[in-house]
Amino acid sequence: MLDERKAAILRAVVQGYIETAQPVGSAVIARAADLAVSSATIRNEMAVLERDGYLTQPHTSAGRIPTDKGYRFFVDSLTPPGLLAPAQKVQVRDFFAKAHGALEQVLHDTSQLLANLTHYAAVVIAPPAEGATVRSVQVVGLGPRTGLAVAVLANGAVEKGTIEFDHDVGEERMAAATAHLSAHLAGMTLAAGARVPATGDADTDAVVLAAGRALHRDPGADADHVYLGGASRMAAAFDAVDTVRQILGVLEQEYVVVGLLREVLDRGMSVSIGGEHGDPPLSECSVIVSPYLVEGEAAGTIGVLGPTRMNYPQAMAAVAVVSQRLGRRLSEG
Amino acid sequence: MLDERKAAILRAVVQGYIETAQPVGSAVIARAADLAVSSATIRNEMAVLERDGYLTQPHTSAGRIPTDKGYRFFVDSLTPPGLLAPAQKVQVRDFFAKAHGALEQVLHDTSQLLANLTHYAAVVIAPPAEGATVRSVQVVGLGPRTGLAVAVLANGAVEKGTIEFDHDVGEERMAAATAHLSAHLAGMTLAAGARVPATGDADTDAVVLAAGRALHRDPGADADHVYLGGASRMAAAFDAVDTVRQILGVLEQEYVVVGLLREVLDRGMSVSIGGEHGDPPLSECSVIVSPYLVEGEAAGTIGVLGPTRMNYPQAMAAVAVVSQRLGRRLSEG
DNA sequence: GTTGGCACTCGATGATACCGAGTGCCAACC
DNA sequence: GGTTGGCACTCGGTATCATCGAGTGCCAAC
Repeated sequence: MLDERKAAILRAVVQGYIETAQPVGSAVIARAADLAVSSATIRNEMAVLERDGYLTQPHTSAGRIPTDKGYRFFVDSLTPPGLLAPAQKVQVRDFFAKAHGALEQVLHDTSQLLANLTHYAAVVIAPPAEGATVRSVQVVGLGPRTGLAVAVLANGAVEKGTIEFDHDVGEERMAAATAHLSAHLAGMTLAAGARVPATGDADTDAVVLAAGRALHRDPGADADHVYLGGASRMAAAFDAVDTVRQILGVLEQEYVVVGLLREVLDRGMSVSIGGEHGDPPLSECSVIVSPYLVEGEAAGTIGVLGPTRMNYPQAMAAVAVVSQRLGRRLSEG
Repeated sequence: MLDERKAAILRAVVQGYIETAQPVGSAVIARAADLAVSSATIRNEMAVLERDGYLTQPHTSAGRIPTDKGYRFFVDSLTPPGLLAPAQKVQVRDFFAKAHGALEQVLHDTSQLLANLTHYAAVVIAPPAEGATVRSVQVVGLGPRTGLAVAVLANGAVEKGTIEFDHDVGEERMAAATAHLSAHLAGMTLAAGARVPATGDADTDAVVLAAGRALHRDPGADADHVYLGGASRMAAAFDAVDTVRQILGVLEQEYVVVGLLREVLDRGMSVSIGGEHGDPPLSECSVIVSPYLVEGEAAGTIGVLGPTRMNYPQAMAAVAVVSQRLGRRLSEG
């Protein structure tokens, strides 16, 4: 464990580096931090912090920058979750006051909001369809052998899936299937679609079955809906153009992002720093995640992805507030 | 007009610059192009091309690079639309053979396909909802005073909009509104939603009216659905990190992209080079657009956005092929 | 344990020279 | 007159070198 003075110095280095993106020297700390000690003492302490793996030097005779371990200590020592600037609080409040529209729209806009608040990339993962009960199901014919199954869930989500038939199906069959599905699925989850009893009419049953399959995704399948906002912010955070390219490439693959957030949460973390998550191209990035609760249950996840030297207190506050308000907004229907 | 030799030299410079991203000198052209002339002659011609605004020099004693006007000539002289590599043809064919699923999914995946084919950013704009007839409408209650109107269109699109009521509305009213809307909207466009006759029951009419409003967007409003694929490709095309940031920032604002494509098409162009379109941050980019036809009518637009020194023949071929196959795919329903 | 002092390191900055790709021009040539 | 080899010239890129200064590590003194 670090004694109080080392901790203060470490915090000062992290804070300084977050602000300036420049290595922090002992003199700056002696001046800024209100430890009444000289720069020489700071130097001695910093040498120890480096030996213990909290700090590193880009080269001899430069200041120190935090290692992942240093950031980790910094983040863990932030017990009060940090506060949002008043203007930002207002921004969040206004946003959720006006956040009407379908689930999709709300989640999309939320990702933008979070990106704007933090100036980093933001991710919002929709609540899984399994959790919500069905309010309405419908089978609609499109072409002679194709149809569309549409379900509206209680949380405002609209799930859809195409159906292909091997022979023509008339409107009456679709209507029959719609009625049958409505009767048996309303109030249940989509997973019940596979267990709808037979009607007795083989053609109708085929439609019902196909619709059930089209709407239901396996819980394991990563068909989660993901909303990514502010990816371009990553370009501002790094100055090596191919770092930017790599990160953006990763962000474009939704399943990687989803996997990343899920993995971080599985480890019970809310902040993952640099190499703590596995992805090599993201080793210069940190992730802040939080589940949001809808009616008391963890529904989806929101997160922020930024450079390791991101402004943790501010970003953590933003994530906390937005996840809380989003959960509340989705709970009230 | 340019004489044949100047044209050949100009084409060679464009081609060389596209391949190497380096200024092209007279010696390279004398060697590569099969004009049986010396580099001195090429130099003389290039001086004229520069005076006429087709070429420019980054600095004295460097080779020439094309101006926008030079690219324009190059593109206009490509009368045969260019061919896709066989492997890519197969890729497109396979893609559309497997492209099932709802409209949304198809369009999203198409943008990815186009980005992969060209290695640039790709945009797909969905057919406007006004054009398609309604196959099914439904009003679903979510909370005590909120509901969701969902319409399935003949082209496979699903339009949705939230409804807010100022007092509680029971399930029966929703059902009545659904039945009424279904009866009067099926086979019509969503615009007809505003002209559905009254039922006689005031509460039901309120729901009907609200649903109509929720589903119908004004043709002028830029509520078009946009799918953007491969934005990270832009990071590979430029080496100035803040150019990348600016371009990505623009791409994130959907309405700018939509406006850009629309403007280009309005001018009757299919290729817009550098400064030809108005956006200053995109002055180092070119855009290739093409409408796609569904049942003979222009429905939506697809496009590719790349650096001005993009591979025009290849990208134009990709856009042409994909727009054609996408139109065909959407026509067959 | 702390501190001022000091030698040392090493990246950043700037000046200088050099190289070479490429040009423009010109006189000669067909 | 168009074409060409020759040649002086330009100028960005690269390498070399010296300098500067921020910052360190260490040590002797407090």
